[in-house]
Amino acid sequence: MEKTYQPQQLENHWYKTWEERGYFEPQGDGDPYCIVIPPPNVTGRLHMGHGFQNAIMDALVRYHRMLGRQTLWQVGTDHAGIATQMVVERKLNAAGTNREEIGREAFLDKVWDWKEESGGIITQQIRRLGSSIDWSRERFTMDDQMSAVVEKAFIQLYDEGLIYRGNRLVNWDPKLLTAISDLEVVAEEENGFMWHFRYPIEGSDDCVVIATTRPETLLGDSAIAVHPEDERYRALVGKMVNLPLCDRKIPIIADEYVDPAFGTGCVKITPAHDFNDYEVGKRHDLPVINIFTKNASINDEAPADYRGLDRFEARKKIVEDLEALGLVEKIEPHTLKVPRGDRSGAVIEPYLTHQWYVAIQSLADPAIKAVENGDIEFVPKNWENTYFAWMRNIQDWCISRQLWWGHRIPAWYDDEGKIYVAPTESEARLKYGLADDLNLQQDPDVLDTWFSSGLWTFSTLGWPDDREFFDKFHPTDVLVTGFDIIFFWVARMIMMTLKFTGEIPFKKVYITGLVRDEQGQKMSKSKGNILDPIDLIDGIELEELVEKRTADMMQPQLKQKIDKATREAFPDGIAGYGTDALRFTFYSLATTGRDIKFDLGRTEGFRNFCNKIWNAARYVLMNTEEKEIASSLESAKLSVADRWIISRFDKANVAVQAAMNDFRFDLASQTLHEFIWNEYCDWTVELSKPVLWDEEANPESAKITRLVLLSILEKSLRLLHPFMPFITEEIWQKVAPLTDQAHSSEASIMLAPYPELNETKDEEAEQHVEWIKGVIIAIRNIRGEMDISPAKNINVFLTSQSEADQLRLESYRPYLEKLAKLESIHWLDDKADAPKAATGIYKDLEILVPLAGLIDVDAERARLSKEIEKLTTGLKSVSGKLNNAKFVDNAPDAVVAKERGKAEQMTSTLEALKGKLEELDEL
RNA sequence: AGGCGCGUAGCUCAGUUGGUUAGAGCGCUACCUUGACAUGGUAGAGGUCACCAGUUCGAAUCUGGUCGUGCCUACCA
Repeated sequence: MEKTYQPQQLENHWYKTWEERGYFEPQGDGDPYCIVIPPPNVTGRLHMGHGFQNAIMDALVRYHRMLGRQTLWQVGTDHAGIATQMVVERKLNAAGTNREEIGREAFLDKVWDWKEESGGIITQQIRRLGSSIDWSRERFTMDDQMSAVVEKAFIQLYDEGLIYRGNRLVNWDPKLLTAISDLEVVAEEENGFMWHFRYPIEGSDDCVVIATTRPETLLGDSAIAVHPEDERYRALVGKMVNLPLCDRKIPIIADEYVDPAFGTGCVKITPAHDFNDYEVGKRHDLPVINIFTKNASINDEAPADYRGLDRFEARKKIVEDLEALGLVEKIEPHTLKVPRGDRSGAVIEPYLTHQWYVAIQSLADPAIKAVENGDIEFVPKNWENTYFAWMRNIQDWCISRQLWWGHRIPAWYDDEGKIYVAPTESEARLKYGLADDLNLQQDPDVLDTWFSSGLWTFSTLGWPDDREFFDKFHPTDVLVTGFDIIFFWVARMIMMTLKFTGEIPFKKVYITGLVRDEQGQKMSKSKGNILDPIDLIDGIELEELVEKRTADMMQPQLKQKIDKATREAFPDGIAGYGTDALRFTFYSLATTGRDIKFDLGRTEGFRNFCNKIWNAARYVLMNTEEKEIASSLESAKLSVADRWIISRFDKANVAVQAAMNDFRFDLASQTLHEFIWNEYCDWTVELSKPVLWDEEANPESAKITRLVLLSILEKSLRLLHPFMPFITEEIWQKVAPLTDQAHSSEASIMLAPYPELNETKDEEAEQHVEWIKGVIIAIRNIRGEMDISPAKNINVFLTSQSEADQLRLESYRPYLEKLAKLESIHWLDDKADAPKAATGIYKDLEILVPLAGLIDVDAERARLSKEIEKLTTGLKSVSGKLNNAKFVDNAPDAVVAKERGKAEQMTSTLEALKGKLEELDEL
């Protein structure tokens, strides 16, 4: 074995081996266990969220596989309609053409080409994470079989009247020229203005003053509204105003919607361009005047002067023109929330169009019940509130998109606009009994990507026709995803799956936090603070990292800032830490909070942990290969150290499995880290050295200690494997054949069973080893504090009233001598014979390190005083409790007894220390 | 405006149903290359658990409030 752990050399090897040998496919005949992956964008790239979620899913999948469950991790990608179409359009633009020019069919060919070209990247990246995914079942939302399910779902919902075509305001992206759902709109605060305009009242010299943030919509105003109770304007209701610039009269109306306290208390109403105004318009039967084209330029409904202007140019001109007419009252700076498309960044317009909708209420009701009655459980549970809040106030779902890339809507129109819904044109004719010569045109639009994602769990498992996997693995066990798509995806999956299969899609939803950068900022390309999980695995040079973060940016002006910040955060680039260390970082950060500040320091720490395991394995192999090893763990021959680590392992195992059942990956990883490093590597390995290095003294002990070292290492590897798949496999392959475990014949650790739980505890061994540790630590403390060179072998005396202590000294002398680096250690029968010494106390035992030239009396005095001070503080708090009658009366007996014990121990230790201090003073 | 989180060591975070002298990792200080590992070892320093009040024999933990901070939802024309 290499002297240090080199992850790069073995990760690819093992992943390839596992995949080639089919180990990721469901094995055996245990109870099925299934996770479906949240489908990543087929042309996308891996980000930290994927890394995090994959780490969690793989731990669950490997754990349950080792528990003997028949385990399937179902994988696939989605077509990411808008995102993918945008990328291909940008490429076309760069080549001097566009999609309109080349036409729909040629464009789709280009998208498929792009999918072929870049589609494998993310799945290759996921492999680097070690995810034990059954790649033989990989799906894509645009596959024939998946598309057939989408079509079936649409047609069924339509036939049941749950999909309808509506003409209403939608969120319109004037850059992408498509409707988007309200979830795809992000409203951020931006600096703008509040314009106050005067509208002249007809038949009067007076004006009403309205306030607006969008002057250009004046062209579409249908009314002025005031609050019915507003005394200031009550007299004006029913009058008309002359709409400036438009040669149009509009009424002043009264409506509760108006907030008299805001602005001037008068609101212009533009039903075609504002969601609230649209509702007001409906109540008052106002005309809906659309003044925009699809790309948000002024259309022909507006006065000639403004036609053809872009909305922002029109805004400018309208303000200028009103200024010229003296109708501008004032202009104030104003921060407002501007709705932008999450993909395009364009300001979204409420826009009146025909779109397809899903009538959602009848789907939502059972989906709410499924969570209410506990069929589906969110982890952590509070996310259920978020889910309920949205579901109980749910709006019909606009599912059509004016894109070309996606599932085309299976609907045809005749020349009169009558709708026929069927999989193909000919089936439509058959279904609706239409004449062959009736002209039919298919709807040009496609479905929202989330419509197909909503069918994900059951469509990927073969529903409805190929039901073998569906019947076995559905409902799936756990969905692992981020809270940002609870509405987008989780809720819709629950609704759609219940509707079509009558089953829930999953029993549990584990909601992860969002991975943020070291400042707590959300990672995003535009902020330039993204980390690529692959770079953390392989490492990356600073220059390359800067280059990567500043390449093809949407906002090139930020380039310098990002450049600088990157150089500050990673002055030496990023070292490669390997997949296992990265994964372990994710587990350790997977706490119940919702923000995960990614800390590279922890990744480095876990890389070191890998190295620690690696070297412990080297130690064990060096001391066991070609050496005599006991054939079984006969308890009679086990040393106290052997028994101790066996007991500690069982305890760690119980804790890890309990944490897994609670989805507490942080606790699982912490337990593993502590057990392997502090108990196995620090103590067990060290305690084995006196035995193995002095083999002649007791060859039988050496043989069994070797077996214990091997067997605990082997079991620890299995315990750790779901979290660190690569290093555990590499080492296990070498270690398992040397043990007597029955499963050592398994070809891979990932197919070996998880260690069996054993709740019993070897109290006696634990007490004895605690004693050994206590004595060693006391001596080390004196060495450290007294500045005694570690190279110096020292003499130590032990003394106490307890015969047990004396017996222990005789039994464990070699441990003490080796681990505390002693020249000699003797029992003092009579305290009076004690030499002048530095003193440590373990329970009733005094540990004496003679002064004899080694120790500075003043230093010892200071050390004792510090100990005394510490103990005095502790004792004060404990005796405070015991002196309080109410505590003694009210607290449970066990608690009181515990405090009493503590107080006694502390008092006697304190007395001993004080005595020692006095002895020093007598010198 | 409503809802949900969070506030514990310089930093990133644990702390189960209230009962330790409040923990881990990283960082820091001192010493050490000893036959698995310097990606290491040993020892050590470092916290009025945001603040205030309450419940209790006992609060980091429960309740109410204050402050700070982050996110989500709905919105102010």
